[in-house]
Amino acid sequence: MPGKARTTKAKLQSAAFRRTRSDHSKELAADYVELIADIIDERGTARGTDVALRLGVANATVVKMLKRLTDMGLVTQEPYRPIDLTGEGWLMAETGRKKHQIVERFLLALGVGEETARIDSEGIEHHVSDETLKAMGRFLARNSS
Amino acid sequence: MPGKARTTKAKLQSAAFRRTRSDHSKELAADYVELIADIIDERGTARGTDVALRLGVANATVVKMLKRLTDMGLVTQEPYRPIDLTGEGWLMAETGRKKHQIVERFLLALGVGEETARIDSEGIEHHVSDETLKAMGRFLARNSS
DNA sequence: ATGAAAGTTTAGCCTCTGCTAAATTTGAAT
DNA sequence: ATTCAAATTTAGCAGAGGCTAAACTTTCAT
Ligand SMILES: [Mn+2]
Ligand SMILES: [Mn+2]
Ligand SMILES: [Mn+2]
Ligand SMILES: [Mn+2]
Repeated sequence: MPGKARTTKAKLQSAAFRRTRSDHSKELAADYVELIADIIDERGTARGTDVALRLGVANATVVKMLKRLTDMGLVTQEPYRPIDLTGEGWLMAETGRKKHQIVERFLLALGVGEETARIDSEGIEHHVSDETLKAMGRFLARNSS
Repeated sequence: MPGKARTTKAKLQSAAFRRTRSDHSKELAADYVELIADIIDERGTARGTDVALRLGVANATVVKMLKRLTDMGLVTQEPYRPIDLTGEGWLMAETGRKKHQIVERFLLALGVGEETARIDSEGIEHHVSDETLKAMGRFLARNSS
């Protein structure tokens, strides 16, 4: 392969890896706000303990992350009080929920079992571009009972 | 929701998040090994610079990671020399390539454009369970020209 | 054969995301 | 009102995965 083509290939490939790293840097915030929104809708308020239990991490980990989310303008909280989302947080949660739902329902429609669809969609959702999400939506429209 | 059901829900959900975290901890090794195999097949030998250029990271980052991969028994190298894979490394690369190919071809068959399929598959591949991979394979068998 | 370019390594720094153990605050039952 | 359990926070630690700058080795052209 000549030198020019080699460079082009490297550029194309590195773009994909960069996108994946970028997806990962946004992933945790998305999962936290979506989870907090779910807990608030289910139980009225969200406590740190609920979040830790559902994520499968330690309380202290949640405390530290909530601080970061507060700095990002997604979460509000007073010391020793339950957590709430900002307007921006609710927006992000709603976007995340819609995307997550499409990915999970798509896997189900593809013939995957419920547990697997639930588990796989939790990771896949963060790497699905708008274009792919639309393709999944079309598939659902064609193949939904 | 009664207390028992609440605990059950937390267990189910935390299992999904744990799986995603576990997927991420294996992801980088898989990408490195697959990439090194590709470069060796294309160019005869793989140098650190090639890897860094295609991943879009600094040389020093690659050096450090190669040390870890060597400790994991996936890579062999002598100082200032090109990189090679161990038998285990080649096996992992082959498994990864097959999976990656199925995911990328699946996205194409779903109607996604080439560039998007290339980019999205780079992240999605690591979160696809065997069951989902099989479902994608069935879809390809049904919908391939 | 030697000097410059290309590639590799080291050193030192950073952030993110996890953990445990100990301290603190809140809330509820007695 | 007191006490005690649950929840929260703080403090301190660790490893993964990035970076730049400087030092070192190899390769290649003259
Ligand atoms: Mn997720
Ligand atoms: Mn791959
Ligand atoms: Mn990948
Ligand atoms: Mn991922």
